[in-house]
Amino acid sequence: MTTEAADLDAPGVPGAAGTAGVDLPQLLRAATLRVTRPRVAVLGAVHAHPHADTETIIGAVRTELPAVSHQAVYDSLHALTGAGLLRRIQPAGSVARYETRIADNHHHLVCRSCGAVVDVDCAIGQAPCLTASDDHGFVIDEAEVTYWGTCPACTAAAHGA
Amino acid sequence: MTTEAADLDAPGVPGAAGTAGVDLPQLLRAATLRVTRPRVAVLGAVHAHPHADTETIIGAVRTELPAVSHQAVYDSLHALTGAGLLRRIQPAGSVARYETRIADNHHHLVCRSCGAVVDVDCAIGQAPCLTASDDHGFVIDEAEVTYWGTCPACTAAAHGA
DNA sequence: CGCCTTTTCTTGACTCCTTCAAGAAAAGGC
DNA sequence: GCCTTTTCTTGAAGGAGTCAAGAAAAGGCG
Repeated sequence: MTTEAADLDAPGVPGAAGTAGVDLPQLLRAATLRVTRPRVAVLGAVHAHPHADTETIIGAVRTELPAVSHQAVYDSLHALTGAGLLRRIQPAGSVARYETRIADNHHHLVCRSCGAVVDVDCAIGQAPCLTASDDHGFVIDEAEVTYWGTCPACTAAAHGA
Repeated sequence: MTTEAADLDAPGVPGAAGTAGVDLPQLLRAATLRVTRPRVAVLGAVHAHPHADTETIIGAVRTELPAVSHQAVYDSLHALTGAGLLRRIQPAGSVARYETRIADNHHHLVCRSCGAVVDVDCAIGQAPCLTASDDHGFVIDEAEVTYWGTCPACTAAAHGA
């Protein structure tokens, strides 16, 4: 299996397309996670499709590994999320989505009409958004901001109708 | 049906227990919604159980109206939400929850461990939280802030273990 | 007060996302 | 190269929420 192991490491391999310059196996090793083809493909798919839902990720992974089960994708997403390599977001009324921008305190802008998600940098540095007016005794570790609205395409469509 | 209609209007009636002083039928009429017992009961249940999930609401409603179907509760929740009498929230990983505090720009503090939800007034007035650093062309109508952490009870349980 | 139209509720089935479980396969260390 | 641990495959199940058709109730009007 030496050949296959080499494939997993080699940058620029077909399976790593769309993640130019990012050494995915190294990311996995740095997180003390075993390097498997499903995990590399899942990580690459999320890098290539930010904010994608699980179905989209499964589809992207299967362009590289047609035989991967949906369960392997779910397991990989959980493992990667638990290790901090991915972040899971889930706007109300939506299925789970994943992204690779982590640890930079950015927020999300969601279209009520089509569900599109885009990143927004924190409006006011860091501190204000992360401080609640009254913590009710909770130990707060994150402040998540979701902006709701209508995206340009849906706004145009509504005006046209 | 005069007697029953009177029951719906009468304040202090058994069915209105737990909503002291709030004229629920009047709220419904003000929103141009028909006054039905399931709707009054649902509205009362959410008043009595802030942040309750649908299952809890169904249970509360059935203490007054044992025969109400879950579908009637779902329909009522949708109608009341659409009319602006209720607000639906759904923290990631949780089922839908409903509350009666509306139109006052408050936010939520959610326990990662037990899922408890408490209200938090907007930390910094209104404007800053409602303004994204870059709107990407979206028409933004709401900024929702969710603080994540651990509630006092779960913190104590973790330290004790 | 009673009829009629519109809206809402009941019943029952169904979809979708996600998780559970058991055994086969692969990764990584010695 | 072998062994242990972890991960993947296969197949099924769980639960929140939705859909559809007909019965029932609310509200307006005469």
